[in-house]
Amino acid sequence: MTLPPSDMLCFALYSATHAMQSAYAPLLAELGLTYPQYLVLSALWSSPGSQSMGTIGHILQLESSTLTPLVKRLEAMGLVARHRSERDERRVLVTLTDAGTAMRDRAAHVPGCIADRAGLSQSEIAALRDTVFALRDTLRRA
Amino acid sequence: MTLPPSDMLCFALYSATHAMQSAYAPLLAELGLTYPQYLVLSALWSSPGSQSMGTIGHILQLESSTLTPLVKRLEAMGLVARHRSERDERRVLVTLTDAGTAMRDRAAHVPGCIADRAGLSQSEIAALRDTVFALRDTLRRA
DNA sequence: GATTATTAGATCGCGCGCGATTTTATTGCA
DNA sequence: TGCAATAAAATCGCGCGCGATCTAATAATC
Repeated sequence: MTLPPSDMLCFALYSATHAMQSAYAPLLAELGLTYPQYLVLSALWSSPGSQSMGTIGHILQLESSTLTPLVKRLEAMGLVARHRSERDERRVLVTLTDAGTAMRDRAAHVPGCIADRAGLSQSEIAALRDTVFALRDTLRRA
Repeated sequence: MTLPPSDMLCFALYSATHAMQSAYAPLLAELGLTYPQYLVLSALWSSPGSQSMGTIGHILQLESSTLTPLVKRLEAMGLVARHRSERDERRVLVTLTDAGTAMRDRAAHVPGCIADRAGLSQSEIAALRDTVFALRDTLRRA
């Protein structure tokens, strides 16, 4: 029961993810961002105030071993600030700087550019997104 | 026009791909393989004889900078052999060793295990796979 | 209140994954 | 034939992404 890559759902997801990141790359490169960095900023833009490393990791499903250096790079770029929570000294809270907040407007055109390239209607995109999220959650739970 | 990750199709693909690799990881680890290594072997198992680095890269949509070290690791494990084409000395042909061929049987249970965990019917899997491949190809072409 | 268990991040090692560049071989063209 | 253009792999640098491990802080248990 061995299949060629062209028949494998996992490979479809794998190569589509890379194609998607290739589509984002030139747009984000103009802003000096990588795709994972853009995801972290998207999480921060979506909720007011600061968020802990743990919360961001939960949203993006990334381990601290991935997230810590990623956020440190954003900090080095001056887009976010990191500081210890006073209520719980274990937690590190991440806050957008002014430059990080301003980046939201500078990146505002990106989702539209990608949607155009995907060649799908809004409802098709939403349906596919929900199906893929459901598969992800089933795999994570099982 | 900024969305939270939970509303982004790209993030659905991104996190589902990682969830899929997490599902494969323990099964492949028993065989001493990583997921990309398994993909290369799947490509080789699906076609008799040897295949060039370029052909494998085309099938898996990977650059030579990714594929060369990956295949060298498979060679170091004794699963494949690499040799220059005689007709065209630029080409490197990759051939399964006996151990590489035998790995196909040892990994035969893997696709079924993943399909079970995905919780989708065969037709649902096929439909999603084709939709995702179509999206990928649109993104690559645009 | 002291000891143990749990939790949050950080660190380390390793394998991708790619863009940019380099090397070597083949092809095209005058 | 000779020389530029193209093509195939390999190499290098950098940023993920994770499992395993470590450290420090809080929570739980006695």
